[in-house]
Formats: sequence, structure tokens, C-alpha cells
Amino acid sequence: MEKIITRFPPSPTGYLHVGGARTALFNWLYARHMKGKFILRIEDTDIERSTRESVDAILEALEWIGIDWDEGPYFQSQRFDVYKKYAQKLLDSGQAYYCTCSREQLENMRKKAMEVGGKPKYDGTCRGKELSKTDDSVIRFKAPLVGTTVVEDVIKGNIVFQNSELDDFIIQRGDGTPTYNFAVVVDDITMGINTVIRGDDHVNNTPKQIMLFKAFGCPLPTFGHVPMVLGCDRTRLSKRHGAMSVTAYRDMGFLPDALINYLVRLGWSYGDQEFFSKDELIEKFSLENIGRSAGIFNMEKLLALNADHIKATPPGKLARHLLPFLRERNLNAEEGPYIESIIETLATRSKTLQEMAEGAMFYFQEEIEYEETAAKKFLTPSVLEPLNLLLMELNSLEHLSEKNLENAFIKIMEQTGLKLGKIAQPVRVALTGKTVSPGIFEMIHALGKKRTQARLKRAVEFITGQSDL
RNA sequence: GUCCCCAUCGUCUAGCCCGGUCCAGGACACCGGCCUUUCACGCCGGCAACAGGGGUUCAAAUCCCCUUGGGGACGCCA
Repeated sequence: MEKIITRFPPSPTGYLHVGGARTALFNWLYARHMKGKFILRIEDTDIERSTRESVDAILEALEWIGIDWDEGPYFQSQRFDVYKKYAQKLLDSGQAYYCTCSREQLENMRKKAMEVGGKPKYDGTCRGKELSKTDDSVIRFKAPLVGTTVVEDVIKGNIVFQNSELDDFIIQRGDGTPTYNFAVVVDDITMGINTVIRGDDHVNNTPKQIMLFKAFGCPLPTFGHVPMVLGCDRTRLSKRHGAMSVTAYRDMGFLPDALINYLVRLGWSYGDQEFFSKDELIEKFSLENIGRSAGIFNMEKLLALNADHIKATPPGKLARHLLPFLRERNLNAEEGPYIESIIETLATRSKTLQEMAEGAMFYFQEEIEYEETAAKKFLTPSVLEPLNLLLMELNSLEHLSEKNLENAFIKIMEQTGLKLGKIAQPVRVALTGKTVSPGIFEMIHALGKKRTQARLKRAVEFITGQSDL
């Protein structure tokens, strides 16, 4: 079978948003699954709106979510000569013509067409005129007037368009640059692309592109149009729906694999399975299981998936993702056993890396700051005894395993007659300053003997200092 | 306005192609309970959907038609 070649063609007029990331993912996953090739192409024929910053932002986002490409990035702005050559071919074979209609004229045509209840389109004024090139003439494609064009879509099935609905669209602007539909087809032909997976919003472009493929006598690629991602108000995703850019999710503390998992699962399914690693996605992805209806972006579910991915990621690997968030908080954390044991205590209670970093702060603070209500309630003279006993027990412990710690606490319970809760909460406040934290034993284990003892001593001093007053 | 697409719990979806095993399954969220030293995790249970109407058929979430609703596209943007 022919090698699958897919592509992702963003236009650099902004950051990479989650919708774009999803179509990139579908193309990439399909190429990887089929052991084919994935090409990155920057569609910057609109020189006005394209920026270098956008290109950089898009590449950065793709790299972060782990999408790599086998070829490119190609820039359409560097291929203008190719498009001109192809436009000339159409001119030569009589399948395209120069048009000198003004923008005002076009405006009027559209208005008139709308008035009689039709679709706004070019009326073919210059079609038979055999005009030659002028300074600002455009080139139009001579589209078939009658018949139908059918899009054989692998996701939606056959879609039939009446050619009479389409018009002689422009393929080259007055300034000599190619328009979108034209550049896409020339590129897909010259780059050997045989599988085009893109957003639903492109179905109406497809018959035009098919006409061009036919005009060039080239075989059609396989088309697949994936339903769009909608905002919570069921309209096209836009800024007012909140965070859109892929890197914004990185900054909020999402794991790239969690975002990937969520985005792919939104519109694609594999039975009842919800959790997928990246490799599993590559292994199981298929075009057949892409759904036909639009999906709504749901933050809650993304959060839940992120929590699952956090739990499933080994601490060492998680550490590398977490470190930037720690440094953001001016904590001097580094890779190593300490951060890994910290992560082990936090993984089950963090939905995002931001949350985890927040929860990890007390591990790095030299001087614990007690929450007022917590200190008032739990750091009282009556807990001096168990606190001191714990200090002693820790002295005699070789290994702070959770088992050993549990035994130590049991011993103290027996000696003081206090219930575990009565001992654990004060210790918790002493170690973290708060009443909410990871489990006592795992936390002491992570903290280590020195830090734990220092904090306990400080709490004892705090209590005696208070009661002296 | 015209054209195109879509339609199962609030949301993501399984089931639909190859009608019966579906008084519709899973997940998120939500609500209970269990576990428990706090918060979580985990476990158990609950709530909750085939848009409406016509056909076809012994039988329809599944096939056909219409209606309604939603989305998208109609640029010398992509």
C-alpha cells in the first residue's frame, strides 16, 4: 500500500489554539500509526497578517505537546514562483483567465445575488473576454458551470455539491500572490500529500480544491473532515471562551500527554477507554473511529484526565515538568530524590502542576508560617507531651519508613492515651503550618529526619513561648 | 438569504454501517455511603439521554422521509 503522507498547515496569524492542535494531532497520529510521513507547512501567503512571532509560537506549542514532523516547516511565502508556474499552466490550457473587475463591482455582484436569494458569487464578467495581464489583474479559475462535484469524505461519507453553486474563484491576487485554495492544492500535489485531515469548516473549500486537482490532472488525496470543537455556548471557539492557546494550558500546569489525550478523545473514541498514553494513541488511532458531530470543550474533564496522568507519571519524569512551577515560586528545587519523594506525597491530590507546586511549598520553607486558626486550635500546651515524645522516637529511628513511623505513633498513643487524630493534627500544623496536607507518615518520610525534627522543635518553642505570655 | 454538515444523559461518548442480546453501557461533573489522622486517592451506590412527527418491519436508538434545533461556509483570510 502507498505510504501515507499527511500534513498540518497552520497560518501564522496567532498562537496555536486547541482546535488547531487537535487537527495537527489527528494528522500526526494517523501518519505515525500508518508508519507514514507528517509534514509541517506554514501557510503565510497573506503577508499582511503573517508574523514571525506566530511561527515561533506555533512551533513552540507543537514541540511542547510532542508533535514532531518529518519534513518542513515549509513556508508558502518562499514558494511563490511555484504557484506562478502552476497558475500559468492553467492559463495556458485555458482553464484560468485574467479578470479586471474592481472590488466595488464584486461587492455589487454579491449584493445582487443575495437579493435574488442566491449565494454571493462572481458572475463571470471577464470569463470569455480573453483579457491579458494588467498591473492589478487577478487570475480566476474557470470552474465548470454544470454538473456536480462530490467529496468522498472518509469521515462524513459522500458530499455532493452542485457546480452551479460554485463560482470562478480567484487563484492569484493582483499582487501576484496565490490565494489559499490554490496554494493548498499546488502544495499538496508537489509535496505528495495523499491524506488531508482538517476541520469541518473546510468542507466548502473542498469542491474547489477538487476542481483544481482535476484541472491539473492529478489524483485526489483522501479527504477527512473532522467536526469542530465548540465553546460552552456551542459556537466556534474564540477568545471569549477563555484559554485557547496550547501554551496557556502548559502554563496552567497541564501535562502535554493529558492535553493530547483529552483533545483526541474529544471527537474520537476507542470503545469505553478514556485514558491513553501517547504511545497507546499512536497504536490505536484510526480514522474510522472519528465521530461526526461537534464537541464542546470541557475544562472539568480535562482536569480529571490531567489528574489521572499525574498519577500515572513516574515521579522522576513528573519532576522535570514540575520544576519550572517551583522555580516560579522562588523555591530552590532541583531534580533528585527529595523532589521525587515530595511528588509521591502530592500526586494523588493534585489536578494540575500549579496545584502540586502550591502544595509542595511547605517542603521547601525553612521557617514554617502557621496559619492563625490552625495554630490556635492545635499548637496548645497540651500537645507538648506528644510532640516531645515524637521527637524522641524519631531520634531512635534508623529508617523513616511509613511502617516505622506508624509504630512510633502507636507507641505515643499508648503512652499518652491520645487518639491518633489528637496527635497527628498538631504534628501536621507543626510540619506544614496548615491543617490540610499529605498523609502524616508519608510526609515525614519525604521530609526526612532533620527537617522534621527542626520543625517539631520549633513548634515546641512556639507553644512554650505562647504560654509564657 | 443560499449551500453544506450534525443530532444518545448537563458534557465527552459506546451502541447505529450488518434492525431483536439496549426498559440504552462507560467517563467527567453532581449527590449519597464506605475507608480514614486532615485533604485527597480508592471502592460501592444513585441521578440522568435515544430532539419531534411520520413511515418500513413481527421488531427501530439503529433503515427512509419531513419538521425542529444546532453548527459551519459563502473574501484579492486561511
